[in-house]
Amino acid sequence: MTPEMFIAAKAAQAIKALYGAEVEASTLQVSVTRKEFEGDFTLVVFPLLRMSHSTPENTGNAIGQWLKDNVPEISDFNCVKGFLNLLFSNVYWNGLFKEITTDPSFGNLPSTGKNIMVEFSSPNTNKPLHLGHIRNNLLGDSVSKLLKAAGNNVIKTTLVNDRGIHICKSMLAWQKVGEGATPASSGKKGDHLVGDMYVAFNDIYKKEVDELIAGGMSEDEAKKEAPSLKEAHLMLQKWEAGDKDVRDLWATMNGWVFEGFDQTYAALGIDFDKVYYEHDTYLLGKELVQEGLRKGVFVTDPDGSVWCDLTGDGLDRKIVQRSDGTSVYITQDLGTAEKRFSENSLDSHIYVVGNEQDYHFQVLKLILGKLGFAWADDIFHLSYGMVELPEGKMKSREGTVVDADDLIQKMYEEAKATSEESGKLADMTDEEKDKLYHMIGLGALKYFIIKVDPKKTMLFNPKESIDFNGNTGPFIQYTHARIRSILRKAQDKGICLDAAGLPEVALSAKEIRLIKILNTYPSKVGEAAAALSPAVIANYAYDLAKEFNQYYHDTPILKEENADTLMMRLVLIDAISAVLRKAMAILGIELPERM
RNA sequence: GGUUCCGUAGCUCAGCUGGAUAGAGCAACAGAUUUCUAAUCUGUGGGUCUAGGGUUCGAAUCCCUACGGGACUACCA
Repeated sequence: MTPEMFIAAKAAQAIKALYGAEVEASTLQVSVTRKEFEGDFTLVVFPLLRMSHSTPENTGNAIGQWLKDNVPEISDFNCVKGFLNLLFSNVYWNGLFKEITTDPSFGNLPSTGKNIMVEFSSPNTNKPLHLGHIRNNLLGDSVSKLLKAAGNNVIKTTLVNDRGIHICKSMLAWQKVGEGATPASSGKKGDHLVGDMYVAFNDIYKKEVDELIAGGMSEDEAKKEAPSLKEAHLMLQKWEAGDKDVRDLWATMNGWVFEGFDQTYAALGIDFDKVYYEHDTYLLGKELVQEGLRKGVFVTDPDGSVWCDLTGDGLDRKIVQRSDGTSVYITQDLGTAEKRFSENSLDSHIYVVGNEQDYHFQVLKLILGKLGFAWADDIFHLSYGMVELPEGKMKSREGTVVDADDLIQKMYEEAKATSEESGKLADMTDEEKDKLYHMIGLGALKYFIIKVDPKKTMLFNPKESIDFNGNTGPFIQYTHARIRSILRKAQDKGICLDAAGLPEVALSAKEIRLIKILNTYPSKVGEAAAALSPAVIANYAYDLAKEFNQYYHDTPILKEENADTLMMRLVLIDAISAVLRKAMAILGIELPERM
């Protein structure tokens, strides 16, 4: 039971004893006392005035007095305006401290038994990953970990967009201007090589369009008539017909891309439980179109195209099948969702996709509901904001796209430079250093992105490197390294941590604050999971680390002469380091032993 | 036209299931190392929480309107 719940329950008893009124404890408002006031927890008394028929001060004082007299854990109180501040006794804090430090599964929420699928990343195979994808990947990965910590079974998945006209464009350009280059021959990472081919196609295409316009054609017509585009369409038809040469090239070039992606995923520390490929799923959903027609959910237009009328829901008409009988993007999404729910007995399915697709998911959910699937309510679009540069959106045409591999490398270099400057790691092997720089650089990058509320558009300034001071990943990593250093020294002195055997000791105000913050960790996990917001965990970890650093600054730990107090402090900081590790693990950030 | 998200310090962001005097970091300035890691800590300055109305004992938080910014509304994916 949390202290808040404890107080609420006791306060309900007080109200019954004093005013004869029955109050549901869960309706009482109890919060941590603001630090300007004296107290541990605060009961808001305003809502109770209709029972006491008295002033806020009198009501607060009466309840406070009753609690002090009848609840041994509550040692004192004061009432400011309508806020009843309650102080817990040292015995109480010792008890809570022991509960936290002796529970090996502290922070892991009880199992919900629910199966949740999280789809994220879902890359195109014609472009290397950039900063926007990094936000997607980090969010998806950390939300998965968060939901797991909150007691769910999580299946991480991705849908690789590996077919379609855009892939044919890259293939065509490779045939025309690629000169047989392979990742091995060119020394380029596969995804970058194919990305270059996609850019090359657009150059060719643009040149052709310009020439056609110069020859007197209208722009719209020129865009349709450019020979390279026609060739790409022809190639797509061949692909769909299963033409061996086209399929072979497609498989080869996709192989290069996947190899490149795998490297980036590995560098980010991200993996998936199930990978779906669009070439396997793009035909799904056609039966659902027929089913929708039978049920009268969809209608056929004179030209044969199939639509769903959503005007009654305040939206537009949505096409679900083209007049030539082929399916559109949403059709396969309908089919894929149906397949996933029926195959995995899912309780919930979360799509981590940028907010430019808000409309799409609104439509998807509506249509699934209209088709009669009860689980339509169990799909969630975790819609995140764009990552913008100071001058606005990233534009490949203007060369402002921040490449994922470059950025990861840059962060590594920054971490290396900062570490070398400090000169603390002279005795480490090169291998250890390399691992550490990667940990710090990646920690800075991940934290920078995850600490922002997912739904907000966020800004990244490539000219200013991501900070290592203040509210950052390395700050928390550094805090952890400091704690571990003390614990190592304690161990060298032959001290064994013994949380269970710790007798009652006097706790300082700072120590009580730290225990309070530690104690809120499980509820933060629950809160963050409910909101699908790892940012909540990031900010929690920062608060805890900051509080520790203040404590560290003015409280000597190893110099403490009283053996019990020394032990209490070691157990306390050990618990802090453990919670920091758990919290940061949810964000996919590792914490070093030293740095 | 419709749908939807956002607007808090010079900058980047917390706080938003209503509670006390709206918080951090960065940047600026002033300090703290014979001491467990200075990637740290302490202090100073910095605010019409876009605006206006409403609900309430109480609103940055909830509701309405306006303004400003973004995204979507393709027989693209």
